[in-house]
Amino acid sequence: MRHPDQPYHHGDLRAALLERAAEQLRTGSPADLSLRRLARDLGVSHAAPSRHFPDRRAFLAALAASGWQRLDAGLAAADPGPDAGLRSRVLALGRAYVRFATSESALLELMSAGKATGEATGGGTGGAPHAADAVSGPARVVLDAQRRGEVVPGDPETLATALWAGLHGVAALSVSGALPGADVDRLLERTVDALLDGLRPR
Amino acid sequence: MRHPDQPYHHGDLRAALLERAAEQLRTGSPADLSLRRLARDLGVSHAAPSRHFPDRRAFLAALAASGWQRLDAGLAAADPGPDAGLRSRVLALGRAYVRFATSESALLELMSAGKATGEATGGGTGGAPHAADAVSGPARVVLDAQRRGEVVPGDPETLATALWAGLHGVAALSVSGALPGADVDRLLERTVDALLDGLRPR
DNA sequence: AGTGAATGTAGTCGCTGCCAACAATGTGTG
DNA sequence: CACACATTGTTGGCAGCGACTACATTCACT
Repeated sequence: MRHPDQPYHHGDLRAALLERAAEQLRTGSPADLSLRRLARDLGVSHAAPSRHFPDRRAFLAALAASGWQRLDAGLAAADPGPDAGLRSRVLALGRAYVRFATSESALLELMSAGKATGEATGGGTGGAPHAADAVSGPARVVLDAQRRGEVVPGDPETLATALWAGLHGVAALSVSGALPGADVDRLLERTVDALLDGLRPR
Repeated sequence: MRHPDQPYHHGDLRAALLERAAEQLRTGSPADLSLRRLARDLGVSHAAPSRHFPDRRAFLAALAASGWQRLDAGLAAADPGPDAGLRSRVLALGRAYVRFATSESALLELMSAGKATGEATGGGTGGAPHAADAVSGPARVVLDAQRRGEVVPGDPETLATALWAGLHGVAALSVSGALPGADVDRLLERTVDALLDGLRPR
């Protein structure tokens, strides 16, 4: 059943499975992912994936974790740094998040669902990366801005989470497709304006 | 194979399936839902559900639609009306949303995922209820507040969506369980404060 | 009374995730 | 260098699932 010119061991099947799955998520929902199909695509037997992931849930969790890592990296790369204006800095984060959400909507769905449905965090040191890491972007921004007096005092973590909530909401809405495209950026701008300056007149 | 004292026709199998499924979503993820299992639980053959839903996706879509209806109703019921202060009105909406999100997290996951993964909206009149309906809550609030000059002028729909994005973000984060419970309400308050008064000092 | 639409049943197919038994390869120790 | 053992992959089998087909029962309307 095996191709003779293929080495018996794949090399890094675990990474290959995650990569291929992330690829397929760009054209399908998480429910359509099949371990057997992935194994077939990679030229490996249907039971091979079980050597790297105890079950399907664990595989999806690992996939979600890699998604959080990529989102975190994307946000960090988009951050123009403390010298940019507060508004443009927050906007940059928001645009990076929206870009991720629209280009990897199924992956984001998986990442969010993982949190919602339990996903035994299993204690111990060095847990998997998750939402908390992504909030580090807004956290940096809030801390810098508070230091300059550009943001009201108060627990920076809570304020950063509030900021994150706003950006997350825009990203989530942008995925729905209900917004006519170019309006997404307008919505992002208005949301950031509301978060920074408030909906009430000044 | 049939129980003789059971009537051949169920009466309203479609509604029963949706109800039972919503029940099971309170203790499991959407992926765990099985049409065959639901049919078994309702004492009906495994193919009966297909008379009411062409396939599993359609069933989940109907389930999500019923979720949007319930969320919309919950928000409308929680609205204290235009005479309450703006802040307390928005807070009431937010608390209702968070309550729904935490008590029906799997259903909300399904509702959000449905939007993300396409869910052929199939045009035509009177489409299924969805996110747009839920935004009607914030829309009313923004309109009333603008009329009183308590909210800056501007396209009310966009402002309402910005407000909704903030509330949605808090609800999404509250589901993750990363927040220590009582902190959820604190986060909601801070987020509403940010949305209304802004993070910048006044 | 009779006919066709709705609704439910039984059986089958291919696919899936999971499990157990076995095979090939890598690694470290005598 | 040989040999034991952990790691990684293979084959085969099982039960559950969604989808399809053919058939049965009941309902609604004429």
